[in-house]
Amino acid sequence: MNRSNIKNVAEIAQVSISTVSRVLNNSANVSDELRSRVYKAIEETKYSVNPIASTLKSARRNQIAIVLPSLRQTYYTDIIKGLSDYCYERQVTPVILESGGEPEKEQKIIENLEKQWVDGIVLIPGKNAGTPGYLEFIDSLSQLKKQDSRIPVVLAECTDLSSHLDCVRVDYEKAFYQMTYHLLEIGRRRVAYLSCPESSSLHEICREAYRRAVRDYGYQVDDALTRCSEYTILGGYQAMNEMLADGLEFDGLICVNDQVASGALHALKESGGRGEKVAIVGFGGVAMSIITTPSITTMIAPRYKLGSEAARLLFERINGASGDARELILSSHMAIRESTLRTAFKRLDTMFEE
Amino acid sequence: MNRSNIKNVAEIAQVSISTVSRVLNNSANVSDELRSRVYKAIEETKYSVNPIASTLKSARRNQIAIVLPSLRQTYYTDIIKGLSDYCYERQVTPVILESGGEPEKEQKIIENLEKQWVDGIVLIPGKNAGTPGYLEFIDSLSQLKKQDSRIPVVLAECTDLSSHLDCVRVDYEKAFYQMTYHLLEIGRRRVAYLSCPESSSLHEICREAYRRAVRDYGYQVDDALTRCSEYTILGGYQAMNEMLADGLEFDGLICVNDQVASGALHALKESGGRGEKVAIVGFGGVAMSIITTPSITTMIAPRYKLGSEAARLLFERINGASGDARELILSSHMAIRESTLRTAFKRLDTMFEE
DNA sequence: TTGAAAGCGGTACCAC
DNA sequence: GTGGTACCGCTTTCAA
Repeated sequence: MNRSNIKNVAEIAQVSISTVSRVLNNSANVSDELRSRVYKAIEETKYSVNPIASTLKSARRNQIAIVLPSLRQTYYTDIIKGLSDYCYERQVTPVILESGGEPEKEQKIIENLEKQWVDGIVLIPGKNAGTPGYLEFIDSLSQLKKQDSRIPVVLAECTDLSSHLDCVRVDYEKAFYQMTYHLLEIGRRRVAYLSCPESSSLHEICREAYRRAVRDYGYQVDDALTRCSEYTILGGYQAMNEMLADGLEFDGLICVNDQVASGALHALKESGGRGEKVAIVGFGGVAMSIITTPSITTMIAPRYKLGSEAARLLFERINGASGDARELILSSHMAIRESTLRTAFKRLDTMFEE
Repeated sequence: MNRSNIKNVAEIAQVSISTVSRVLNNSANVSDELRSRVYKAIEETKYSVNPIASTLKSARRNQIAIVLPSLRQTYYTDIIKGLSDYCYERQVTPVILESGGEPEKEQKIIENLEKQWVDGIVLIPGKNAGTPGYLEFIDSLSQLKKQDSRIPVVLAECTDLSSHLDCVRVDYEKAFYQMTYHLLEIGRRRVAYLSCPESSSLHEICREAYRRAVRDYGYQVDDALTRCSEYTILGGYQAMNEMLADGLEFDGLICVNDQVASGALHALKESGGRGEKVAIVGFGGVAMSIITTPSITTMIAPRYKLGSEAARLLFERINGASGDARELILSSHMAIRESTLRTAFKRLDTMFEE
């Protein structure tokens, strides 16, 4: 790899390095004569600026990191799309790091990132968000931020209970309230709730909304009907099997996400026809929830926007914005499908409106 | 952001910059005395090397790019996992770029990447891989490589018909032969084939294998039973609806991937019970194919390995390996599920063995 | 074993 | 308008 450099170009164009630099940066003060000579030389040598050298002075890497549990969920990849698009428009490279949802790995990744001098980090925390240890970790991020010696961090899909970092999330309270309410509205009396791991901060938030809806509707909350699960298909499947083994009775089910909902549905179907007796609502709005049988009613989360807004907040910090941590809460909306309607198939292509 | 630099550390440790650099790079020739002073100063100033500055000289970015159609398919994200893991172990940052499968966008991305001075590129081409224009493009990549002025490129999930670039792919010939053969073995006589867009090089390769299997089994190939589709659920759904509208008769179906298979299955079910009459085989082995009803028999592709091998080949090139383009062909294996078995449900957790 | 100093490829300030 | 040059932070000769 023998790249030409600015000196090269300058020699060929018979101008100074400064002039080449000016041309490259579209500075006004260059005569047409020299400008065209420079362009010619650039062409000739197939020159392109060395991005490493040009950012050396500014100490900006023009690179941010996105730390998230897994790339294997379209819920996340949609967030990434929003983030990436925002970045590309601003000539910033987003680098994706998978944490597996493990807090230790997350921490390692972030420590490493500091050594990488990335300009900023968007963190989508994994399953332990919400534990005391985690809060401490988050806190350390924010404290260091205040010391003005570390990298700006924005949280996505998570509440920063210590409120030191900017965060962007869905209005879970409203979503889970509506999900529950919808089931009650269609006549279900015993709504169960498949939640995420207890250690996640979402667990409490969503459960509270669920309970509130049940009570508002005039029913008693039965805590036996809440069960925790991993965020995956398999998690939902296993948790539902446990619920069935425990002999729980319920005719409605809300799930922490669509994967869990699909897994649970599968378990219900296996158990002999109960899949049709339990009305299910998922959360997220990923494509998979459309092709299950029955298709699953879900709350469509503004995934793309979650990503772009997270990026926006981060860029503001990177560009020096100070001030209190902000919390951005976005709404989701319900797509009613077969799992809560006992009607015929809906055409698949009309269901992709999201 | 006020980071300390090597000069800082040197002053505090009362040594020269060179010495600090030696310590940082674990050079042997430093006395314990100075070494510990340096460590102490590093600690004190929370110093970490500026990765931009340190690579300026070598012109290595320690960054490669992965260009792929979309992040929204776990098939691809699994490949990425293999790639990323390989990269991280070697302190190289993989950057992911989504092309949307559009050749123009791919080309733009790659041109841009050259300006970014990434060390290498893994390209998973989109739908037009295989067209003459595309071959020209690929060729330009490889020719320039020869001129020793461009970036090494490795193709994944694609055959380089001009054989100038390294590539890694599944043994599609074998896979699609087996898929077809499996259906014939279980007694199906008219096997249809839902292929990818015609412009992709896979189209021909897989179709040929399909035809060969049909002929080997002693049946006639009916070209009316081949239909092209986008790689998505919706694509499979629409293509199947067309096939049904055209009044085609078939009792078996192989699909270019699991998404297409799920979409097609959905369309068959909508059309009134035919879902149970047509035996379906997908390709890929993504989780979704397990939770459809029926679950879909599929070829499990070595996605992770595809990624890590692509990375391996690329790194070899980056490190100066010369020689002819290599083609690495990996095997896949079949997971037989309900769609080609007319038996009871299989337990979901036993199906995650992949 | 150590330090001085010349780059790496740019940017940006300063003089002309 | 233009060119000279002192950085940016680090690596790597080369002498001492």
